[in-house]
Amino acid sequence: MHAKAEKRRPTIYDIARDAGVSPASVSLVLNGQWARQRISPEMAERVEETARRLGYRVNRQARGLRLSRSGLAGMLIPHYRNRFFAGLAECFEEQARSLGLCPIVVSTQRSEDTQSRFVRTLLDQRVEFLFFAGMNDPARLNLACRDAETPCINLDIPGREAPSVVTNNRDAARQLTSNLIRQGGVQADRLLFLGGIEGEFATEERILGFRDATSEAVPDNHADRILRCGYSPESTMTALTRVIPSPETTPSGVFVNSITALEGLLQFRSARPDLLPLAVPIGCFDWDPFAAHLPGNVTMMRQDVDQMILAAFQLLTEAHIERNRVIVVPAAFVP
Amino acid sequence: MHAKAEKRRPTIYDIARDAGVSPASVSLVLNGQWARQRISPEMAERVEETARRLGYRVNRQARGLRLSRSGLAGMLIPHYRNRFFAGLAECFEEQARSLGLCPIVVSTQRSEDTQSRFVRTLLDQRVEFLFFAGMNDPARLNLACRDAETPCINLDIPGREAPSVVTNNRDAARQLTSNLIRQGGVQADRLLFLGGIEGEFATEERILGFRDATSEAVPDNHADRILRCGYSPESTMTALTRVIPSPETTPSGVFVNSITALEGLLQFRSARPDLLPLAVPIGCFDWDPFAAHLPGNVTMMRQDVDQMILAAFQLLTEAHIERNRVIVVPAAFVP
DNA sequence: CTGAAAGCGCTTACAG
DNA sequence: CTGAAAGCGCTTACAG
Repeated sequence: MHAKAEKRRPTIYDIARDAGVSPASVSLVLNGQWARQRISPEMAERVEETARRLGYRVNRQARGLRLSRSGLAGMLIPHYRNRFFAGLAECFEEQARSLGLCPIVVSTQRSEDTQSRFVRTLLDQRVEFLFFAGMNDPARLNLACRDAETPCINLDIPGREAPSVVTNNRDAARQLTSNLIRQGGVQADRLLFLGGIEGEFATEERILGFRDATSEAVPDNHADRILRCGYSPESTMTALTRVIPSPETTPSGVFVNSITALEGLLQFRSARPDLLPLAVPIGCFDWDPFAAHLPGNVTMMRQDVDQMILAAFQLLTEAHIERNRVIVVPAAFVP
Repeated sequence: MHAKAEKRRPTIYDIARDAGVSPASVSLVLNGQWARQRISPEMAERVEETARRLGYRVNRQARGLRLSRSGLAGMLIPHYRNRFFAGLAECFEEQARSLGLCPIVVSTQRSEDTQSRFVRTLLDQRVEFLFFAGMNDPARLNLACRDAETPCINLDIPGREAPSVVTNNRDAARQLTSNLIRQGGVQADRLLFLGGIEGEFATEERILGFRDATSEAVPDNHADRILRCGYSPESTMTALTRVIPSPETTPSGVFVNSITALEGLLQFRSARPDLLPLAVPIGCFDWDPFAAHLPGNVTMMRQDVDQMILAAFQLLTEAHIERNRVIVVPAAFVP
């Protein structure tokens, strides 16, 4: 019969009245501050008991307003659909949780608009810090954080305006490429580089590493084919159709810049096994558990998400970080 | 020389002073309420301009406290490492965003402790509603929400204490199994069901569908082998080693209950192609873009994450939902 | 050892 | 058309 739908949740005032003490004391007790030369153990116990009985839960908005501290930690990623970003998200959540913070991960689907809207929203929520993973041009976001006096770190793609944590793209790409060359019979000047975006940090670094390896094997090599055909399977498929029109143009090995590009490559290979036989070795700068079971010869480079997140949290604790500090984390070769 | 590190962010009081109006008017203007028979357009413009100039950003904690409305929408999922949960997370974010809410997705790694801690934290943040996706026993979480008068919906696994959205597991499993049987030469009584957990909703439903199909094909079939060996590749590997010791025990087809179990199956197949040849057809109740490119004969059942999320948001808008209302969304067969 | 009071930044019913 | 005031729920320096 208590038709009152609006039964307010209990506050410290309710506890105070019920336990016969002041709201201030309730606050102290509930925050475990009572031992600090205040409040008798009996009263503390009474307050605790009353809080339990009433089912009290702190209002974090009120606490956050008072302390100007939200207990929220944010990270932006492009999406969750590959193991790299999924791994970053999960490690981030674990670390944030271990610091007593509530993690907020949001995917932006690479939309600039969504990116800046979320950054503003999260800053308005007074998040304690923000990580930007895989954001193509993080400078604007970094500056928004500086305005709000909120620390931020870039992951995977560095920015001038905040410290960054990246993978050793160039070295790892060279290693992956060398392995492609080493696989008997591969001619370094007939290798193909596939995927990524012109001017994008990781793509360009990896192309440097790719060329390090090819020009080491074939000093006067100028015949390498670089296809920055983006990240979607479809565009990869299209690019391959254009660049491998006949068996004479079949590459001796393919460096694939992302797992999505690998998807496109596989589609092409299924459709045209005559142009891209199973024997052609593939080196993928990304990792996926299924790729290991694919037919043919696939090796992978796996980025170390744990170390990257750890390094980012580490950076956060340092008192004065130079804005353009960059930490490089090595990736692992997966045969 | 403005060494003052503590340069407070501007508030509506700063704007009020600067624009020569009252804080109340500033609030009205900034919330677009001014047209509502109040405040002159000139003043509104002046306030807007001042806010821009000062770089004003609302403090959402204060607003949330005042309105007891956080603008936050939460979802719990076990992890991000497969396309199903990744897809749910992304659809959820998109829908929440389109409603002007800030999505908070957290992964719990199937830890009960993490689950309840997060639910409490999010309720303490006064999230507007909560989705529980893939939580094995959501009843406790649902009750916590009811206590806090916060709406919630279960996804993928239903619960008695809140409305739910699930896949047509039984029908879809029957369809997937029938297809396995149809693939020339498969004997229904030598099929194997692999993965999942005893007593878990989706697993048991799918087993029912699996048996629907096998007993239809072989009416007096009692020889089916059901292996609820969990979700990890390792445990799947172990189970297979035990149940397929010799070529005579090779199944005529395998129903795989999750993408992680498929991973384990592939490991086994790589290690022992004599016991599990490529020819044995596989039906996987989960979807992954790479699985389509695996060698052998793999079909998949893809859950419709968009429809599931849409249905869940739809449920939220209904005034009086019965607690145990369940919406069933069909999955799509991927040949 | 404990309480009264101020204040975090916002919104809205109310009075003018 | 506009402002003064109360209040959301909490914390903490201060006075006793």
